[in-house]
This record gives sequence, C-alpha cells and structure tokens, in this order.
Amino acid sequence: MELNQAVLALTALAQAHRLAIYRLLVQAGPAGKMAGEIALALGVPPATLSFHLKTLAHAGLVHSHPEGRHVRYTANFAAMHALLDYLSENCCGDTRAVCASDTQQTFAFATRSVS
Amino acid sequence: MELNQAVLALTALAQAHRLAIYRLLVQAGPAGKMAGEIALALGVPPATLSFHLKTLAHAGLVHSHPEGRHVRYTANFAAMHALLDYLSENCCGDTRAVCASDTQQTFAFATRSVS
DNA sequence: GTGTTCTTTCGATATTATTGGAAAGATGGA
DNA sequence: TCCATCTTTCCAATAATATCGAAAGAACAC
Repeated sequence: MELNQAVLALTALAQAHRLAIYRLLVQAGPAGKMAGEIALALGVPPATLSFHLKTLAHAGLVHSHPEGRHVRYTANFAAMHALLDYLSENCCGDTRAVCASDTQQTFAFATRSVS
Repeated sequence: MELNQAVLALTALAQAHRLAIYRLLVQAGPAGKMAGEIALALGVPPATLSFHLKTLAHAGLVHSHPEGRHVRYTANFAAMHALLDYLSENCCGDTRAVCASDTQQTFAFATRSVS
C-alpha cells in the first residue's frame, strides 16, 4: 500500500457517519446490509447516506452489489487488513521488544500473519 | 473507545503530511524524533509542521516531551492499539470463521491480545 | 402502462481544514 | 547580556468537505 491510498482510506473512515456505516458493515460480515437498512439503522437522509457510501466505496473499503432495486454493501476486509499493515510497517525498526516495552501492551498487530 | 475519539484519531491520520509524520515516529520507536529532525526528513515548513504535530498530539496519537529548546515527539502505541481494536470490534458478529472465508486472509487483528 | 419503492445525482449552502510568512517565546552558548 | 537556534502562535488566503431537499433513474408489482 502506498501513502496516498492509505490517506484515501483513512479520510473515508475519518467522519462520524462513515465510521458508523463501516463498523455496521464490519459487524454484519460478508452478508453486508442494504442501503435502506443502513439508513434505517443510522438515521441518515438518503442523499447524505449515498454521498458517504460513495466515498467509502471509492476508497475501496466497501463493495456494492445491486440486487434488484436494492444495493447491498459489504465491508472489504482485505482493504482494512492492508491499511493496518501499512500503519504498523517497520514498527520500531522491527525490534518488536522495544515496542512492547513502551506500553505494557504489545504492539501486537505487527505480529499478525501477513497475506 | 468511543466513536468521536476514533474519528479524531482517524482524522489526524487522514492527511499525507501527518500520516508520514506518524509513520516516521512509529518506525523511530520509543526514542521518537525531534521536531527539527521530522522537518528535515519530510521537508515541511516549521509553521505547517507545528500545526500537524499539534493535531496529532490533540488526537492522542503522539506525545511531546520538551528537551531544552528541542521537543521530542513519540508515537503513542497504546492509542493506535485502541483504534485498531475499535475498528475490528464485533467483527462479523464475532463468528471469526466467516470473516476468514471472505478474503483468503483472516481478519486477524481480531485475534490480537487485548489490553 | 401506472404507481410504488429504493437509490443516486444535482445543486446550493455552510462549515471546516490546510498553508506558510512573519513575529514571538524560550532555551543555550559565548 | 547578546546572539543564534528551535519551536510555536498569529493571521488571512485558499481549498476541500458535509449537508440534504428536490428531481431523476431503475426495478418490481399489479
């Protein structure tokens, strides 16, 4: 992942409505949710919701699948995975022990299995 | 972590200069870097750099420690950890297998040890 | 076809963020 | 003290983003 793509994804998540939408889709799993279900769950006007969904989709964080006159939105888990890897890249110059000593917590997302 | 705090942190990271600064500090580890070193590494004018460092600090993503006339900035690893946990919270309604089946990759940051 | 439902686009407005020169504050050295 | 250095604040111009009513597009039911 490159910096500009990461900024795009982070910008998409850096807005209360969009973060709420994204989290809703993460929790929904691969089944995702219809645009209308999202609107109902979050109380966002249609035009506003559409604007934010478009932003999330453009950033690659969600996918949309038309189904009749509905549109199903799903979280793109691979994209989130790539973003998290990017944020932790070369953490502490890869001396993991140093990271761990910093905060009682391990900077553990550096230990995730990589694609 | 609550939504507004997460939005604050994501907003702080959603800007090319700030993301570059943050990654530099992550890679520097607990030793961090002086403001001047960051300016030199990234070629950002002093006033602009100060603005962005303040934004990152306000979001809790970095800490600042004055040392004489220099100021050392360090990444706050615990804050990043909390943000990542928030993003993956209740992933797929906690049926991890479903997440994994979505993309060949496990949504593995859900498996991290929690503070 | 006609009407209904779901979603998106249009457009105008309001709000917020970014930028960097110049000046000020604060520290250390001679 | 006086000067050089490091960082922040001030400020105003510029740019980007969020909002949502109204209209349009697209698909289903009858």
